[in-house]
Amino acid sequence: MHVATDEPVLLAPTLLGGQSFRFRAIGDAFAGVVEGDLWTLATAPGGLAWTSARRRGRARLARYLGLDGSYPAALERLSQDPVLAPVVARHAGLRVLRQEPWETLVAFVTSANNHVPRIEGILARLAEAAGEPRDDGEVPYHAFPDADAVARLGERRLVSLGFGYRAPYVRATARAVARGDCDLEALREASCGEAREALLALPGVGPKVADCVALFGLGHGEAFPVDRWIARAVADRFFEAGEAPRDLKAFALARWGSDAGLAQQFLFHAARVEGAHGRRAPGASRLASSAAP
DNA sequence: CCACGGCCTGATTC
DNA sequence: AGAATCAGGCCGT
Repeated sequence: MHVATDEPVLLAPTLLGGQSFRFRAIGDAFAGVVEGDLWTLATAPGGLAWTSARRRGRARLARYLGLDGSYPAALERLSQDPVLAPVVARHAGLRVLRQEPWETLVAFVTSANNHVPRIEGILARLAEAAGEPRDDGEVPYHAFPDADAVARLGERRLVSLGFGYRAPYVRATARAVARGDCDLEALREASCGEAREALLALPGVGPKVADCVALFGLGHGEAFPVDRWIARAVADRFFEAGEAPRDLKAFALARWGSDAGLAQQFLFHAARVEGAHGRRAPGASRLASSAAP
């Protein structure tokens, strides 16, 4: 199937850049499980080529990637920022995904003090252990397990899947969501601040994780997750040494408003591939050295 | 309110 | 080779 779009879409940094953890590159295409179905995506002339067993896949894909026509205007607004403009120009097509809230919540509780490749492995094993098996194409796969299924696994099993010391957090959070103590769907309609506060009440969810869930899972575009990369990128790009404010979220909201989340994604991606301050990003040397015998 | 140490785990680094 | 270091933080003190 094919979806036409004249909007820029950069699949690789969008799907593999640390927002979602269940996509992998297969040649020039990307395969991943979204909303319980296996998808393959690739850039194609005039748009995207995609496959999925799901009916009405085009609409779901458009929603997931945010192909609603609003992106060019957002790029235009961010490009008014003289500091951000060159970053936006270099990576136009990088998008904020609209993922399922529950999966996003588990993923980012898992992300705390952790590496992306390890997060991917943990979530893959979780899906295999507790997610509904599917076999509607060439390769079988597993849907992401719902909160009840995760809670049922138990703490020890979660540890064995690799969650480590986060296992009790994941289980307690799963229980809270499964019982309805935390209604994630309702938080989509709530304000970003209300959503953030509700998420912060969950074990294993601090400020950074709450903002990631608000942004990537609940569609709150003003959420501005501050991690060490963003803290350094903002300090380096927008302030003289030692003059960065304590509250970077307030800075971001004042500067970019409801585009703060997208701005964050550009800054994060730029920091990782370009390195902050012109320094090489970790991984650059690894790739170089691993090429040698 | 704020600063600080500890933490599963495993890939990478030294 | 075997020991540190580090990773998109969070929690408890």
